[in-house]
Amino acid sequence: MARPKSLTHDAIAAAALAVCDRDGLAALSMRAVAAELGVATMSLYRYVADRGELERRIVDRVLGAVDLSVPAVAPWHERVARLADRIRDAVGAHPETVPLLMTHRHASRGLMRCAEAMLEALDEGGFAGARRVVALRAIVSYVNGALQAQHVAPLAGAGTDALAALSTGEFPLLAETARHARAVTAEAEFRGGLEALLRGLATAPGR
Amino acid sequence: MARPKSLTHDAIAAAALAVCDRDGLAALSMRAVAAELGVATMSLYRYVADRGELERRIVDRVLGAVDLSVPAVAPWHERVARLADRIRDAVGAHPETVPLLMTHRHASRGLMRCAEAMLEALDEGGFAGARRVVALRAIVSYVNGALQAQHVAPLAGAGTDALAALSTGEFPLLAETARHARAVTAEAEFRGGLEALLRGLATAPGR
DNA sequence: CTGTTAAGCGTACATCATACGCTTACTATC
DNA sequence: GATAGTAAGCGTATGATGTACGCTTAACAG
Repeated sequence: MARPKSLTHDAIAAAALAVCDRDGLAALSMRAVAAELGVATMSLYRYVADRGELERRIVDRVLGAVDLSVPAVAPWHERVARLADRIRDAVGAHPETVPLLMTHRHASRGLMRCAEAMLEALDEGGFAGARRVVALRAIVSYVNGALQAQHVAPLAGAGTDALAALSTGEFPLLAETARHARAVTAEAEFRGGLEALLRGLATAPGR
Repeated sequence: MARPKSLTHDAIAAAALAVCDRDGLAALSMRAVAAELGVATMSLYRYVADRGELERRIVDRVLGAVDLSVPAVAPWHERVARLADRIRDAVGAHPETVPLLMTHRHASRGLMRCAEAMLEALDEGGFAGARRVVALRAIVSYVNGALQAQHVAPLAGAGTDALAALSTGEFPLLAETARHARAVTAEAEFRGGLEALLRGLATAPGR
């Protein structure tokens, strides 16, 4: 016995993501999202409590789009790597949202989906108890850090050039290392670190 | 032949950091920092180009305070772990700045100091060329991700409790894993993941 | 047709970063 | 010591932001 809603949470998240993709994260505002939907600014507040919730819904949409259908038959570390690649793909499709992912990932059902899939692989790999906790957190930490590094300071970016340029100086090793950075693709970087982590997780120390 | 400056970049960064520490990152504003220093808001713009530069100086101050004096005689992986612990200490002293670290770390001389120190250890460990690039980036990614995870979603926090509470449901492994999280201290988590990564980096795959 | 209810939204406000240009304090020169 | 030149300091103004508050309106139940 009331006026029906004209928007959905899904449409709002899609509109917000569209604004980010098109105009950048800095352009994300309640006004911009409302305009994108063709409604007044304050109408959004019938659907989200505040800007924070809007951001959380963006994150959830990006992470919810991760394709988790990896073959369950592969060895566990390969499954985890495959899942991480899928996350990388999903985030790569919306690079502007990376800072939001960093801030809001914890309150996201989308991340929980990914975590559960990771845990299935880890479980199969024999991880249990505290060891599984550490493994999951390490993987999530690495993936998050790597995604952010790739977006905010890509190896093939201006920062690397700047480092390589200060050939002599107070950071000799850093400069020399930067000069080798061009030989490393973003994918090799991501995979290399991840696989190292997984190899290390496989070889427990005190057992 | 002009009026001398009454502030220094250092004093500004210190004041900004003080605001963050005392009132939280959300309270960080040009006005708040100016008030902290006892000057007018616009006076700050004689020293920093914009708010972004202010934030970068905060990051630089936090990272510049990292104690890099670790014994050079220890095995390389232990040196790296020690350095990472020092970074963790420095960031832990200013937890409110974590989101800034994530956004601005790349343009920070403070991070370059840390990176150079890490590279010294890696060099000693025989890392060179592209392999050294991958190793450094992986370590930096992990440390960043782990620090952020620790502050935005600590294992000993409400998020873990919430996960553990949804005992039955769509995320059974996640819930069960959360229930084991209390047995893992923040330090064990950080160390566990880092040492796994370093172990994995030590064992190169295709060689 | 009409009344009830929640959706939609116009207005207002506090706060933010910051552009612009005036005022002021210091110092170098005489 | 007086004075002029210069950059520091800052007052004011502008446009953007998130969002509180309460009015308007559309849709459905009766």
